[in-house]
Amino acid sequence: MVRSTLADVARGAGVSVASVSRVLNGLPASIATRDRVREVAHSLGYAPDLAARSLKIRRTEQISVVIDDLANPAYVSMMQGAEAVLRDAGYRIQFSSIGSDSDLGLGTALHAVSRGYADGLIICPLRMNSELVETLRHAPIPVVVIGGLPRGTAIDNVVTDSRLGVNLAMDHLHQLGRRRIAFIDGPLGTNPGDRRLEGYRSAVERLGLPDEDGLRRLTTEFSYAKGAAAAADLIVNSQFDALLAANDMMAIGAMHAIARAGLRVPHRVAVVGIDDSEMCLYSSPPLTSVSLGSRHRGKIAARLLLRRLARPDAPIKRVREAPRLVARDSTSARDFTGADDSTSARDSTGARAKRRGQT
Amino acid sequence: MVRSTLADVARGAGVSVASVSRVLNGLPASIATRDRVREVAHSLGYAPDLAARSLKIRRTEQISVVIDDLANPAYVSMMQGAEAVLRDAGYRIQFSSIGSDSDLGLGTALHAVSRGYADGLIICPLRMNSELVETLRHAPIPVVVIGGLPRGTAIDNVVTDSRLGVNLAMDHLHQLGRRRIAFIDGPLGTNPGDRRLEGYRSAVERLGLPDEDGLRRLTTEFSYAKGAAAAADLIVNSQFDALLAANDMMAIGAMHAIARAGLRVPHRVAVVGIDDSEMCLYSSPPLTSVSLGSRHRGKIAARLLLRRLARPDAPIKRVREAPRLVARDSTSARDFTGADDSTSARDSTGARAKRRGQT
DNA sequence: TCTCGGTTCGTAAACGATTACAAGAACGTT
DNA sequence: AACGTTCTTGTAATCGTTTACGAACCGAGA
Repeated sequence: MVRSTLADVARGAGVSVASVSRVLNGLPASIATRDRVREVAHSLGYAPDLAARSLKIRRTEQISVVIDDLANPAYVSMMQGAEAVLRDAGYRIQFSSIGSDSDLGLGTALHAVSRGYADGLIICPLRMNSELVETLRHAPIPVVVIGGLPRGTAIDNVVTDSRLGVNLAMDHLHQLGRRRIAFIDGPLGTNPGDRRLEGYRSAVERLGLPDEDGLRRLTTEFSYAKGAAAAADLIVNSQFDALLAANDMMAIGAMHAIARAGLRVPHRVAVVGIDDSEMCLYSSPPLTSVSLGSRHRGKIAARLLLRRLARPDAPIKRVREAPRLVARDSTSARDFTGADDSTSARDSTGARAKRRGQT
Repeated sequence: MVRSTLADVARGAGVSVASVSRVLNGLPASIATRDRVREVAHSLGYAPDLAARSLKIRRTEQISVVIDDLANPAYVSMMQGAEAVLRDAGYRIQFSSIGSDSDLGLGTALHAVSRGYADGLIICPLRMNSELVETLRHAPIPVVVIGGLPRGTAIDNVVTDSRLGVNLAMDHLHQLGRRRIAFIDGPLGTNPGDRRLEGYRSAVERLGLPDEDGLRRLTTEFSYAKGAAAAADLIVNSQFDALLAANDMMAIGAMHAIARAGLRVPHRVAVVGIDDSEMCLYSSPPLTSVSLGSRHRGKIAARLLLRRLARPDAPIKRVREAPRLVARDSTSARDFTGADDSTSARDSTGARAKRRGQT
């Protein structure tokens, strides 16, 4: 099917292209031409060429959304949130995941953006370095970042307080009587990796918890497998009655490793994840997690972008999304009698199992 | 930062716009102009206006990918697969999820496509009706469908044999000695819903299994919650020693409902899902599932589209992706001693638990 | 009938790139 | 020195819209 143009419609309706354009854009025209043009346009299956339109109106009506990794449900949620808002505002979404091929992906994605196929950009980078900040600052289109930025950077962004989130989790565990709280982090040098470690450190200090290297593990990826491996390692080399992982996938991996080692969750080890993704409901036991409002952050980012598109000189805005602990069975309080020597992860399950009757 | 145009570069380099364009597109030019133009272009931060370029070269270098629902991991996998291939081929991805707001979403998505902002379309519709087929057949750009099409439809597509997939699952359960196999389907009228029910029916007949309405449940959504609710209902009203759900989310919901009812998986009820999404690894027990190669289908779809873009008159092609059973613990054979009256789902767990020692 | 707001419409100039064409430059050959 | 080739370059047309501008038209008031 060959595409017809304004000129075709104009010829068919016996009017000028200007009239056709006006009718199709809802500008005033006589009833007669209006109906005639619409009829012909419809019968010809006319659809405007968006490239030509964009060229003329100086807008693409597209927003570019760049996330790191589609495999991470937190990013998917952000996309969902952003998409809903942007679509309602009449924008299409141009999507890229910059994936693990860090440089290549990011480079092309941003280079491409600066080549002007989008009116705005929403980006949630795993790693935020000064080079990236510069690139974004000089982008020819409005940019909204989901995630932290150096103080004073003139870019709208929406942040969540990962540090606080981690502290909420630690408080929760602490209130449940857990004292030896292990922590599995993702790679340092990434935004979440760094912030979450800071949070853990501050909570350990604030709550007077044991501060041992042996309770901390760094992994190279925020993945199920890395979480499981780190937990397995912790079980062999350390003693802990609770475990916090830097995201839900790692937490669930850790829960499985713990279960495989014959330890029960939450009785013996309470587990908390971060992101409150849907998988928390699906795991067993359901995973307690810190919600960072991914979907909502996606929405807010989209709204910030729309705001800036409408008022390019509006003051720079940073929106905070407060973290929130969502308690589920993986930290349920029942069956835990408090921290003592027998909570060593090396214990056999037998002793703990017997004790269950007491509560 | 204001965008500069070809003319700006031309002025700066003291040459014509044609020369600039040629240099930037790698066409032959003298060393001197080449260097000069590149230098100026770089210092001006020149980037071509893609709208203007598209208008002239009659290509947008964008592919539209339309899926139903980002919340479904199977779709996300498809996107990942497609994205990888398309990006390597130099295309950007314009993404829309048509979501649950069926008509609205689909309508706008497709209408938008026909408005020519993409060179091709990959679509994986949940429901395929004749109206949609017509729309796609008359699309002004090449289309690839992921999913079934009416026989003889002149559209490239990649299909998987859901029916066969269900039969693989049923064979697997049958070989494990399960006889009363319950089935939880998604909504009829959807492609997967219909195909999977057909598969179940044919397997029941082929294997001589009990064919009872009470063993089948239809839900309104392929979701965790619906799966759980349907399973809870089955447990109360029916007796079964195995359960097949139309996708992994439903299967995991069902597993949880089963666990809540005090029945053990797989000992008492073996559970199988469909899609082999990552969550199968994360559930406990890990879920046996039928892989339909979502990611691979995404890749194939992208390749089919690239092929057609290269050769618009190539013969219509339909690629099949074979389903494959991935056995995990939710159907592990140990502990099951065969179907007999005591396998009623109404049994208390006690009897079954005692029996475990025998194997 | 003439004039005067107000509509309605067509002409034509953009928007920023690509590219056919022809002209000019450079060079080798005879 | 004249000619033919090959390279390099600029001019200008073009892609399909949108929209400023002014012409034509219409009915009403004088």
